[in-house]
Amino acid sequence: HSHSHSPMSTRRRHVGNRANPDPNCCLGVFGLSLYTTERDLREVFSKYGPIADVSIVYDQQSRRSRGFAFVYFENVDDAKEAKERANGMELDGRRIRVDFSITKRPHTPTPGIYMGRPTYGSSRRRDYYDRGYDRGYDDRDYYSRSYREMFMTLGIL
DNA sequence: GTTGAGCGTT
Repeated sequence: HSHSHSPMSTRRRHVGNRANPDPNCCLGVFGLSLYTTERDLREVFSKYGPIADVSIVYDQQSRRSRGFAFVYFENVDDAKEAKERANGMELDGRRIRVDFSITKRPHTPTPGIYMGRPTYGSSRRRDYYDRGYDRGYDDRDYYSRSYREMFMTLGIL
């Protein structure tokens, strides 16, 4: 058995990939009509359970919808239900695709920054970007590698 | 109200 892939050998925390997203409260909705609003989505998806939030992704310059959105349920079970039932449904003339989101949130750009070396062993440093939201995805890798560049890009450094 | 695959930095 030359290439047995043992589950124990992998360090990486399991996260869903593009093809098989893990069940999760956040649903990605794709293929939307440009005229579908967050209110519309809320109306449709609230049939399956309480919604925490809905956000359509807009193009930065044109301000138009990019045709996809994220719907946050309060319960995973409702999210599962909604994913099953709403996937492939027609909305404003378009067939929409619904899946569990693989990402959680847009990146929160600027916390109060620590200029020092990123020390991920110490749990203190994490409060800057820890507050508030559901992290969960691969935030550790994300931040550890590139946050200095990110801030430079933003002109903070 | 053009186009259509897409996982996001209001």
